[in-house]
Amino acid sequence: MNRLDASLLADLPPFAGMSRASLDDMLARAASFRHSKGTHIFREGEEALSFYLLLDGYVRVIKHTPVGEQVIVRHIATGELLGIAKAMGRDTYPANAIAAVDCVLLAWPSHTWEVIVAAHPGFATNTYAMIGNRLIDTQERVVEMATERVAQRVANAILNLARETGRQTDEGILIDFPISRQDISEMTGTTIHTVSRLLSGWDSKGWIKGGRQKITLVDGQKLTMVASARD
Amino acid sequence: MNRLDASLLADLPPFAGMSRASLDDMLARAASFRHSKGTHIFREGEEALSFYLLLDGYVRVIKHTPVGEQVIVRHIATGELLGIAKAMGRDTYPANAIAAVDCVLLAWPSHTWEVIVAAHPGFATNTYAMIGNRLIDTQERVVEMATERVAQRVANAILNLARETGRQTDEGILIDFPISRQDISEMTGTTIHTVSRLLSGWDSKGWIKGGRQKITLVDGQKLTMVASARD
DNA sequence: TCACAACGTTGCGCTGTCGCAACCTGGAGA
DNA sequence: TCTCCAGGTTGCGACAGCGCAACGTTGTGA
Repeated sequence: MNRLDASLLADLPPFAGMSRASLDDMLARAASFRHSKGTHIFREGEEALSFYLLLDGYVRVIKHTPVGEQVIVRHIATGELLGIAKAMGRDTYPANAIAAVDCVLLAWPSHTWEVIVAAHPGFATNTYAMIGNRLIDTQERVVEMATERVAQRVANAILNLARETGRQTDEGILIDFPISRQDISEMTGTTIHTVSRLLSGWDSKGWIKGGRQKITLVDGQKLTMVASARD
Repeated sequence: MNRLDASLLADLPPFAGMSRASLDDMLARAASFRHSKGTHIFREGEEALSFYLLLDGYVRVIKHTPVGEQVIVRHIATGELLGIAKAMGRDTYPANAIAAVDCVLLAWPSHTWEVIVAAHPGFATNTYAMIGNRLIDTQERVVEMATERVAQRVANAILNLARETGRQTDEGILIDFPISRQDISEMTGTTIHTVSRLLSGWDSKGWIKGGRQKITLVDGQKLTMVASARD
């Protein structure tokens, strides 16, 4: 029932190196869904019935602490996989996934994971490599949290977002989805207030351009200096 | 040339569910090594020529920051794999591995990874599941670093070490390898001084028993309370 | 168009943690 | 046995960042 063409997938990293026939087969097994902004795609602890490819939009992966705080563990950009619990030998999702904007997803039933992996070894390899990369990213983030101060972490978060999802505008590189001060604080382990103070400061220096749920990176050089400042 | 028997591997998680013949085959492909305390097993950025199984001992995985600080990313206990860069689609090691005590390791050449995975799908599945678990652990650690204070993180670190590697003694659960205050500080993103202050405090309350490169958990209950204290 | 709610800003006092410095202490090697 | 030194302890002053509180601003839905 899909009106989707295999060429849609061909250029995405998870499907790199796969034959047209393979892509067609994978597409035939998938169903597409829409999730409107703010809705849960899956929840932590829930049985992992599907794994997903984000065809369009932006997704936040969030974990909650026992006392109710929340931390943004990662962002998923267009073309990435999410919810691949089966690939990690789990049958529940380890975190929550929330659409940061209206999203379009492809979903495969988790119970087809073994079949798909067997039929498409290239896809399996790509997926495992992606999990490895996420592990390394996350370890890097632990190092960052352990050794850097708040200003550096916030600067890094903005630089990463701009690099991964930035869209060039006439003012600079705009982070291409709604992102609040609170989101930044939940990514960097600080408070809204401190983020606000930092961004105001950088804004008045002309290094960034703030706005309601909007950040434009104007002077990446300067921010990079903040991010790597020894003190 | 190995005097090692397949029964050595049979009970280890990475080899769970594998046939005796498979274990023999894997063992035949491996070489065993010793690393004395404090020596590098591999270094960050180095070409990943081998992947390892830790047969005996204890290994620290460490990352360095550009300014020379170091962070202990994880501990590897007896029976776990390490250096499996190939499983993550990499050909260099992403971190340093250092023997925390004298260690015995099995090593497989990385270029045999594909052959081994093809021949022993159970091993592959176990390995990918382990990487998934490490990813989830590491994400949990990011959440911890983002939301908890130093005392809670240090308490958690000690509880985890005691659980994973503790040996029951008449005083309590002894962490079974040399661990300094500095090590704890590098695990929790704080300073030696703060760790020392905390441990002294808990020692004088009788919750733990400190010593030179030695920590014994006496009252896990109390430490758990510290770890989860809202404030 | 208006009102409300979500988002953002800013001031101020407090404190957890750091950084430095000085000083113990126990074990290994000469 | 003595010496040396890595590891550990403790006091004190400094300050980054938090928590609270009050207020401004922007967009959305009735």
